[in-house]
Amino acid sequence: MAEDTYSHKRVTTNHRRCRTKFTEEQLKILIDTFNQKPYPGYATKQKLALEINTEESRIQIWFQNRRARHGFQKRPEAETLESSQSQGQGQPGVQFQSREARRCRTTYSASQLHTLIKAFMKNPYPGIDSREELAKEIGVPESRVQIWFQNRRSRLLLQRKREAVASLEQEEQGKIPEGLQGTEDTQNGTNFTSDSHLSGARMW
DNA sequence: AAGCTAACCTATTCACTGT
DNA sequence: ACAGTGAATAGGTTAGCTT
Repeated sequence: MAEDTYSHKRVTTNHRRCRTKFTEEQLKILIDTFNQKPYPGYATKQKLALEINTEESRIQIWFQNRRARHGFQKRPEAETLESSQSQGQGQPGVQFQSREARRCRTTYSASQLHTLIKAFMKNPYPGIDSREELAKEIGVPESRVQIWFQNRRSRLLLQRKREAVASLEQEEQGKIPEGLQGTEDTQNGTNFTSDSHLSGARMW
């Protein structure tokens, strides 16, 4: 199903980053922390990163995967949402309400943005090498570059969807009702690259 | 080959910043 | 206030290792 949800990636992506192999000890610490708080804030992640000597971004990914796979909070499902601060006995309940602070928002300068956008037009799915290079060039962590590309792609996709809907509505309005208008493909692009990888840099 | 899981994706939402 | 956008999240896919 959905055979090629990711088809484009294949073509444009360089390579993924090498798979991280956590040691038993690292895992123990990670799991321990996870059991205490499945949604750690930036400070906690930083601290963890330092403690087990890995990048904060790897920790973020690890928590994401862990939450997805281990439905965390498998305990009493009583406190799904806002239970008060009840710091349960024995097993600390998961703290859902007071979110810890997130990472500070990065503000990109015009020239940094220029560099990112240029790179995006060339390849919206940069591999680890390209991202690292870009990161170095503009002086931000690689993880920020990755997030920037994710957000950029999402918003571009969203914009295209809206445009598609808008033009469809317009068409309907200007067309004869119940027209026999063939519904031939419209070749809209729900995804970048319907095999022409953003070749021409249109918007942006 | 199958299972596990890091890496990565889209879609959506939260939340900060500048207007 | 609102738009723009970085950060976080859920949920899904891809692919490297281990068994």
